[in-house]
Amino acid sequence: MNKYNPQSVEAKWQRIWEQEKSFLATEDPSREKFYLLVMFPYPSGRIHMGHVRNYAIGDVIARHQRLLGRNVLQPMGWDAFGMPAENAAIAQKSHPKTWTHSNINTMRQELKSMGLAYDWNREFATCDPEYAQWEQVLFLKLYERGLVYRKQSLVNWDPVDQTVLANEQVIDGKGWRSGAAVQRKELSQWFLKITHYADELLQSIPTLTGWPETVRTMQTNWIGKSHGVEFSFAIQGSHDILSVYTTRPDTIMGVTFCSIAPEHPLAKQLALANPKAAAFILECQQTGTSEETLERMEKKGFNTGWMAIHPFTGADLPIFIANFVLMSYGTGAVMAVPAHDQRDFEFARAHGLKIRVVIQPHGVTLDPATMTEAYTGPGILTRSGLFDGLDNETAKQRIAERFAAEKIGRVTTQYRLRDWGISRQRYWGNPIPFIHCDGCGVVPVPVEDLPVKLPEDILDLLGLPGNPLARHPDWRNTACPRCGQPAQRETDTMDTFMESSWYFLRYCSPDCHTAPLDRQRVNHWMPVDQYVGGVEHAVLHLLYARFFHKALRDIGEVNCDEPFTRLLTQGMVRKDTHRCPTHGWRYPYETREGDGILLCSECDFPIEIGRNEKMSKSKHNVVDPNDIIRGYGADTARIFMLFAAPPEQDLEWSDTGVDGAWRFLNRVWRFVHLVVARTSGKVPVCSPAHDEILRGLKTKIHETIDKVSRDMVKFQFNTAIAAVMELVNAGTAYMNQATPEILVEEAASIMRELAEVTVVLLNPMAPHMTEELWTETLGNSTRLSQWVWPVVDPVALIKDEITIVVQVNGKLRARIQVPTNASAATCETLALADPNIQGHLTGKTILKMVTIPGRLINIVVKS
RNA sequence: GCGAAAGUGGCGAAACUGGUAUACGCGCUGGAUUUAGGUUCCAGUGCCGCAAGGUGUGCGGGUUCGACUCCCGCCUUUCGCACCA
Repeated sequence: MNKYNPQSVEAKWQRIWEQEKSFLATEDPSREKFYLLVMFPYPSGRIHMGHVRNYAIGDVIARHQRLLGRNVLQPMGWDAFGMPAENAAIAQKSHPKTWTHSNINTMRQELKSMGLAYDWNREFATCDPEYAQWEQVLFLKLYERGLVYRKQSLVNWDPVDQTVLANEQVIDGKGWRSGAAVQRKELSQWFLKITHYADELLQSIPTLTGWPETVRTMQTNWIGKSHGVEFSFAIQGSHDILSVYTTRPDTIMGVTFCSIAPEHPLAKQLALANPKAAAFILECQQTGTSEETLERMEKKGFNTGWMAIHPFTGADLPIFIANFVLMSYGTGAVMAVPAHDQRDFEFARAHGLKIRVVIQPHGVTLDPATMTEAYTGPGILTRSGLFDGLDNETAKQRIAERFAAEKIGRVTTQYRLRDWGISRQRYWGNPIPFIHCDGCGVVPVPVEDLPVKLPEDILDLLGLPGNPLARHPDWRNTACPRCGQPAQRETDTMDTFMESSWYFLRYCSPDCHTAPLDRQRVNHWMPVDQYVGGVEHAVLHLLYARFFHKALRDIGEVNCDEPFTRLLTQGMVRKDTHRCPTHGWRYPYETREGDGILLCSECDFPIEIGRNEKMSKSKHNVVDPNDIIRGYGADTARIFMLFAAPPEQDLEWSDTGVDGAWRFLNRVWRFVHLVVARTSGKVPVCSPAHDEILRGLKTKIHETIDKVSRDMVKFQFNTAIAAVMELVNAGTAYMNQATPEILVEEAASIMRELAEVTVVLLNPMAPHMTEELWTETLGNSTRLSQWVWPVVDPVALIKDEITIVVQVNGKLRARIQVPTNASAATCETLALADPNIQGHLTGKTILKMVTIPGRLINIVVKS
């Protein structure tokens, strides 16, 4: 028997699949299509274990669907624009394009060594001039549609990356990539009107039934729809009015003051005349997005001296500039109800303002003098004139109606979602195709002039402060397409999330050179049936892509409403960490064994074994996939990752677990070879005893097919593999106890079936080895990758006898064998006759018997 | 603070709709094979106990003939959001 050699077997099959074009996808109306997509990688250098897990999961699903007869499309490409390339270019003094393409070449080879069933003919990188060109075309189409606009706005400025960030890219007041504290800056920026789709993006979330609940909730919260009333206060002695938005119109009679944002026009107006106000506003802006935001910031305010007039009572309400009011939400001004809003409560306490209770909870009397926090729950209206006695939910409607009737307010809806700012002041991105002309203003580049290409000679300008494109000596100089006068190109490039918002569409017709998309082919493959990727994209990429898709639908590029029917978010790969008190994180090879404890190999200090953390170079706990693939083969790496944990869960890396996967594959290899060696030319001799064991094995084969088939559609690859292991163990046990003489003809056929089923069921997970066993060992002339998933034989599942459990007072006391079709009465008789059970019944009275057919009998007794 | 998910052997994890808790793998113990190491094969392995038996799914209650599973109250961990009026 030849030994399993993953290196040669894997290279061989990868070559054959490539030669035979096994995984190229073509549109075929006669077969059901299945579009499987795994989030494409950023070409950062080399693949890491997270990639391996990600692509292994996707590939199992794709290969399983192929075996089920679907016409599967599984493409791969590169999310190639972005800042790391630019930073690497600065460090290495080479062009970002060179760095990117070199990484792509490395990573492509690495992915190919995993044996992934990709249609490599569809590969592209988003920095390819053609992809960039079609993206510019789509961008201009969205512009024509009114979904693109430019405005002067306060932006999130990342001082390290020297660029603007979208709201979604600011995490805890810090840049998502650089981690630097984000500053506020006013700039002219390009925006995509994602808010135009806010309602549809929200409304269709319930239709995404194949998405994880967590992602749906996150998107719902991100869009943040709320219902309320917008109305205006008149201002004492002024023609100005103060417009506010509230979700609590029921507390209108509890308003004792008003607060406005530091950026509010009225605040700015006051700052012109009042230096103290100006100083306060400046103070707010400096601390606005800094780290202090993380702490519970003190409620600071500045009394403007102005008075708003209560619309119903005419009472005077002081207006404050307050540091906690956001200009970007609602109208940038709020009515303050300290009794029923915690922020207003704290502010009122700090500034000695009146607290007026207007909602009375059931059973308790709120006293403003003794309250320690605002009451925000439900209750009955009080001190609210003709609304007294209403419950607050009813009051919300009545008061809203009254606002409308008196024409001082209207019912409105607010979203937390802001428009998507896509301007980036970096070189390595797709240029925004616009031209600034002194005479004509901002003019789109005519489609026939596209693409706007990045200049090649940029190296000396990278790394200088600001936008390299703006510093380029002549790139931005051009003629206005409208008047022909000298004009300037837009130097901003697009956020790289633009590229990932439609790459899945381009995969459907990557060779279309006359338009962004070949609509017929796009509509054939779309929507993506199964999308696989990390949860970290739950709002960013997945929300942008949904929006972009809907916008493209409205300009006629695609038909379907949602791009991704089902979404699988896989967990991270983690590993334990080693830390030295003086040298910090250590790789295992940077430690040594001494007196039973681990020591730092540099300073001999004892190593602290940390808990599992996401694999990262900085924590010195990464494992290079190439080492694993070279040493054990891709099949072992795949089996380990699929077996160690279900896909959604974090996976804990374990070297001994990899050994386990390797041993399992070798066990399969030896088992199949043994079966083949011992099942050729057998003499038919039948023994009844054997007959029964063989029937059991036949049942086991089909139970396994059943179990694995059900697990695969639920993506429970770990239990699917466990079921195959059980089958192989049963087969091995039989082979070990059966001498060659008694391996009768019937046994030969069942063992062969067992071996073949094992190989097919394992194929999606371990494609190379199973393909080799299928043709070379089992002698099939077909390709396993073109074969069919096995079908359960219902007859094989039928058993003559089953084991049922007998409990006494819920405790397991015996197991009895009964005929499958035995009646409840027969089972009970057999149970009572069991000597063990009788022992537990002596001296006791049977109260009742609970019988679950085919499962158990519980005898309830009393002593 | 709010929201969500999760807590099961020494470890990774199983358990269908309330019905044998710990499948499968790792590790460990013993044995066989091997010159040896490794490999492979066999047996064992939740805890207490010689055994019968008892006990056991984060903690405390409850429902039920029967609870990892359902209900109530806590604790812990992870993730997401965090002044959104």
